[in-house]
Amino acid sequence: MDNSSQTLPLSPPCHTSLEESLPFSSSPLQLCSNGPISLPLSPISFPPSPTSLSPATAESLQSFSPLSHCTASQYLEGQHVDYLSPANTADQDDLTCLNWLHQRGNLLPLQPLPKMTPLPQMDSSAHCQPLPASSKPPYSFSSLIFMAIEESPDKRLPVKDIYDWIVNNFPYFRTASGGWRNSVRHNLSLSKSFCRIQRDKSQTVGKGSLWCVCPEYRPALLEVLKKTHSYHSTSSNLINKPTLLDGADYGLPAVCDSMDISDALSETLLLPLHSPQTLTADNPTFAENSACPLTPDHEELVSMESIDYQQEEVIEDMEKDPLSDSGYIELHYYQSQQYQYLVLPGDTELDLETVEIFQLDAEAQEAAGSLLDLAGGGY
DNA sequence: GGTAGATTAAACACCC
DNA sequence: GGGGTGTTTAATCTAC
Repeated sequence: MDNSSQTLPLSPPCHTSLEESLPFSSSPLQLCSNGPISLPLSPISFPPSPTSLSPATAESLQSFSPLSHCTASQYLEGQHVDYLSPANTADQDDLTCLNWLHQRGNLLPLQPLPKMTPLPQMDSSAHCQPLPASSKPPYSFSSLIFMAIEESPDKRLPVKDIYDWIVNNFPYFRTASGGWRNSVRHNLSLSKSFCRIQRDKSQTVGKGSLWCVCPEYRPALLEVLKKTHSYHSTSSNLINKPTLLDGADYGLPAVCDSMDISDALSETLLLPLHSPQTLTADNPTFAENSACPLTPDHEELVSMESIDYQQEEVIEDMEKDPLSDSGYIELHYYQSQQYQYLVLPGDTELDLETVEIFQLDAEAQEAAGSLLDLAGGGY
């Protein structure tokens, strides 16, 4: 049996004093029970594992949502959803379909909800096999450049910073010969996906130009990245970094804003662990200003049912997720009937004690729609 | 086997 | 002049 996923029920009912303050607090899940939905999902924020944070950062992350911690073991002691039946594998080739990540077999079916089965025990020592630093990332240079630029606050980087990002995120390149830098430059010059911006003449620091992602090519780059991840990832080791899918700061609409999610009750998000960005009512559109860090406002949050988590029950996975080195975490959640589910890939280094799940008010939901569209690749 | 894309290497020019 | 950057070309590899 493939045990690469765990599914956690995120809600039902919100057990929080904040419940009444939210627009859909009575039963947010009903939003998706019928017909079109503007955003039937509750964005999830995954603060970094405390082990990967400075104490101050970890403390600050813990502090903003005292009610919303969602841990797993309490649930795992009882029930979980087995999504791993072959029958649950989506048979979709359409890249605009949200199922693109579900084809890997470790993800959830859209619906209906599979039966609950006990989560098998696992050997905690068997997971989290680090990818050797000598392993070359599965991503093309274009994807690496794309990720580097997308993670930058201004969505533009000098080539040197692109080097640095790659080195920092992919240990392989620390020891690789210098030829890859040539390849990076080669890609930047040759690929239409990237465009050069002259530095401000008044800027005395730095050399060369700034590089950014051409907005019209961003969807294609995203798709390549998804495909690469989908192909190589069999389960996720949840680690580090940035959100690629949070919409670019191009002053343009989100590239994937046309996806119809009305019949897709599951989503996949790539979210950062080290610098969580969470939609709030005050800051509903970090896609519009991704350079602005968003501090989740717990006043806007509704806690989910809290469940303990036993790390030993994290499921072993035989293959390391390339995303773990890319700095992305992969989340999947969906809802069916009155329950929401979070699917955590197995082999995770994510400290589930810190998982926080948010439900947003209507405005934030709407804003999150573009994020989810991006995540779903619907364009 | 053909093709396209990606990778790698190299050469060269430009600029600070 | 040295080093970083940007461009171009060519060879090779790989996937489809």
